[in-house]
Amino acid sequence: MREVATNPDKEPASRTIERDLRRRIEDGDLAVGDRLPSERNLAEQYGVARNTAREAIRLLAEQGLVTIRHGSGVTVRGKTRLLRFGSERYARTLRQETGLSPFRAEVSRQGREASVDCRSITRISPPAEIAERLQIDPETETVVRRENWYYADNEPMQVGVTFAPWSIVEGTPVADSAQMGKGSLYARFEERGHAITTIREEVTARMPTPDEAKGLRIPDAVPVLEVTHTGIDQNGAPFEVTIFTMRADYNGLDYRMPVED
Amino acid sequence: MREVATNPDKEPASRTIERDLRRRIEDGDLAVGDRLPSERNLAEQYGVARNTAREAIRLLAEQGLVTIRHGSGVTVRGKTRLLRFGSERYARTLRQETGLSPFRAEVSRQGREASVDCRSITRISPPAEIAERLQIDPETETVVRRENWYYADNEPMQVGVTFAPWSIVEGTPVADSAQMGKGSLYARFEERGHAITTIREEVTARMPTPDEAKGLRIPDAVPVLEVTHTGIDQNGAPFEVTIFTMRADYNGLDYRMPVED
DNA sequence: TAGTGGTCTAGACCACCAT
DNA sequence: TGGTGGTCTAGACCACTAT
Repeated sequence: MREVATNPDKEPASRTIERDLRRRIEDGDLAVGDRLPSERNLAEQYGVARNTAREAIRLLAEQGLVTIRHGSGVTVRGKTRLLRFGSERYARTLRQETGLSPFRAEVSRQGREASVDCRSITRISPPAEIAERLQIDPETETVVRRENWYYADNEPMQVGVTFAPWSIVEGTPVADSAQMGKGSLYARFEERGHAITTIREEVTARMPTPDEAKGLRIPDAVPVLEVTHTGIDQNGAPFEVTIFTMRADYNGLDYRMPVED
Repeated sequence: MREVATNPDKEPASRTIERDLRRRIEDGDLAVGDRLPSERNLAEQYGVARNTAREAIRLLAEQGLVTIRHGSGVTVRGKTRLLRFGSERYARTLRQETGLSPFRAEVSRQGREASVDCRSITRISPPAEIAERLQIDPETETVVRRENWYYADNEPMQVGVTFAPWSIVEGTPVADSAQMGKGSLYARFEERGHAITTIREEVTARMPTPDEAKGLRIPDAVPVLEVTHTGIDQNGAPFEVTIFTMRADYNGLDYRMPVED
């Protein structure tokens, strides 16, 4: 074919197809979980090359509206309820009363099953950004690095990497036991004289790295929230830093705090 | 050409080209701002079709490593310093001492020039999510809707849409003046008996809609932070909700708060 | 106007998934 | 095995940007 067919003047054919499909999704004509027409089918319907139909679907995927699965088609992606995390997740009463870690509490509140997996515990020299937040000398002091993975219904939700000065955690389960829920982590710190009194959370968002996308099984067009959490004790001294990486479509933050004068 | 050329066995040619280019970027061979070879040039170098080289560049853009500009090429994207916003932005002392709104203060701290543009002020029935947070009846009460755009060096950074009950703002500049910085907004509320005492901020992230990407001039592969901010007065009553949409590569949040028992 | 990216064609073969 | 998406070719014309 030579002529531009249905859009002699302006809009690219791929955008027309994209718009048509998006409209069908928004109108509910294509419901969550429904299969879109195949690329070859769309190409025939619109009288375009397969690559053109393919481009339309790529645009939808970029907007997070559909999920592409090699070999089995393209389906409408559903909106999901967010897991919400706030400062109360560090409260001692929550720790004591429910016996559940905050992650488990929030997940089971939604009727889903939580699990936490401690992937590794190592002793390392702290990266510069960690040393800075812990106010320690990266040349002379070492830290423990704990990597936890958090799941809801066996789907990975978050990764949390905790750093704490070796001098604080030495000899405690924080430094050598994989059998310790998040909730009890702060109980261990408290036994060593560091009660969590203030938290600082730095939040930003970005696209996942290819490794993160694979590890967390993140679909296209879903960013991650990156939360750098610092635990500060009753003396105003930082004693623990955790970097959380969360799927942004499944996780949200909900903070409530006083405004200082 | 018929054979798969350089990768008879496994890796797609586009991935090879992508990897080569990413390596050159990471090694500094291609520095920030440098132009990548053109699609046609890459195609010739690697002995592939132009579409294949194009796919490699698309993959880099998806990872946020390069900026594509129609007609003028593909350049290496630089890392940018974040503007950081925390709860102190609502402090009365900041308001009184600097005379600057928190946005202006943070931007000028980085040696850049801030500007704020009030795009519209309207009176509407509140959307359900807003009414819920303001604890008002969406059927009988109306709200003012103020849309502010925030710029640094004339580049759009954030959009903030503020909602407040009409009964509170009626007759004040909040409801009818476009000439009012953000800092003074809370002074106006205070004059009406609502001192901001607690804030709630709900944070999530997502890819921008096509409209947002265009309006905020957001490049590919950059998500937005969406912050739903609720201002709560000395009586614990919410009096104002603002929804901020921020480019995540230029903006971050930095909260410090006490842990409740 | 020359060079860039944006879109498109009409095929082809490969990789994956369900039946 | 048949249908799906993944990748690719060797062209073409259009739209945009700089000179």
